[in-house]
Amino acid sequence: MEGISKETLLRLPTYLRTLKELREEGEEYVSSTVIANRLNLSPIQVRKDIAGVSSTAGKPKTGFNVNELIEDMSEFLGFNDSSQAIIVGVGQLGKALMGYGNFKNYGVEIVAGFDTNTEIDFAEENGKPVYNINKLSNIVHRLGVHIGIITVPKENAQEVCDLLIKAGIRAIWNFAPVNLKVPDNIAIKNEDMAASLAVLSKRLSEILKNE
Amino acid sequence: MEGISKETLLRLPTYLRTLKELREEGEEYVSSTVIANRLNLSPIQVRKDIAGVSSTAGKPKTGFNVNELIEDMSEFLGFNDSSQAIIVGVGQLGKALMGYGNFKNYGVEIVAGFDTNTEIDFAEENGKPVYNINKLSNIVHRLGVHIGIITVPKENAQEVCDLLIKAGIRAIWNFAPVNLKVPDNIAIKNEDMAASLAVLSKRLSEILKNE
DNA sequence: TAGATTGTTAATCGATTAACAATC
DNA sequence: TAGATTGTTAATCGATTAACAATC
Repeated sequence: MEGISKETLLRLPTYLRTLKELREEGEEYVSSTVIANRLNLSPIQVRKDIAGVSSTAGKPKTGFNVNELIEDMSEFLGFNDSSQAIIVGVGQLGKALMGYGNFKNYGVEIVAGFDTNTEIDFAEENGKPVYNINKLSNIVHRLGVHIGIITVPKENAQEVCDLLIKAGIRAIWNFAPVNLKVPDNIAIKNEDMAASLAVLSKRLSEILKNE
Repeated sequence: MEGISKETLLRLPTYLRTLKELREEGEEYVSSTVIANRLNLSPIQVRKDIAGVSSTAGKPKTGFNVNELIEDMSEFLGFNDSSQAIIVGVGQLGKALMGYGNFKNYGVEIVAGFDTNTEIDFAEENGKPVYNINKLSNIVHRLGVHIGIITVPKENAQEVCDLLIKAGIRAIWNFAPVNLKVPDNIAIKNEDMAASLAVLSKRLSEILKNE
């Protein structure tokens, strides 16, 4: 199995989604053209992307087995074996993420929240425990959690980030609008709303210009 | 002014953020190397990206004027003239976005929310009005809003999307995990949590493998 | 069999990086 | 002046697309 490109990796989850839709619709086999049409991509690109992750070949004339493809992609993306995550910052966004049912489809389960503002040592949100931040290290170690989600104000984000790493977290998903510094052996993904809005607002201004 | 690349566009907001940090720290001039170091990029790339959007040249030996660069980038990204947005789906995520103070830095202001679940015709959330969805078309027209944000369950997302377009919305920011179909003259940006998690989880598994 | 669709190699396109002259 | 830093042209790298043989 070859290494796949960064771009391919970003497309895989949308393939997975489309394949699940197709299965829902009762399709057992699907051609690259059908997938491509749903996603505004080219069939060639879809085939090449699939080739990078699938264990079995597609059949000429029939296409790809939907179930097998779903299985292969989920496996490749690590969405099969669910990993636990904790979240720091139980404000509005934190609560929203704790209640977001879709993460289980992506192999992630938020098992606890942490916050400074809890005078009490323990609260509950969306059926999940919320602890005082001073319990962080303790609980992360005990549960062996690898993923930490940051939803604190940007002023505290770096500090929380350092804390998470010290507690043993290896992957950080950051929703605060700052560029966090982490060592090379820590995975970091910034959920960058500004970047999304830049793309959207640029496209919008082009559209408005052409009318 | 040349057209800039898609990749450059995605980097611009992080430059802007870094420049604002630098201004905060009292810097009047900055070199491409300093910016590059903060963002783990190469100075050459930073210079090329800047060249695509800035109106004035940098000075050899001194670097770029921080304020001018901030101005040029904000202008280029359309973050200066604030555009109004409405949001459909005032659940946990919708509420979180309505209360998110940072959007004003990106030239976006959420002016109203819509939901089906309001038996009453009018409510309030984070100091902003929340109307019944049947008021959508009316209010979008009246305010001349161009941007619509979708935070409804995925089952209703396409339906809401169609509704927004019919009401005159030209740019859609979609948080529901579905691939929405829109005509060519509508800007769409899917905020794809699954793609982010794919990247993060892949990096994590590499890290865990190497130890 | 004929036709549709796959998988792969080669060609093209676009973005990054290297090299270097210009200049404050 | 010497040294640091810019801006740009050319070289490299990586990803997409085109072409086409293989095959069900």
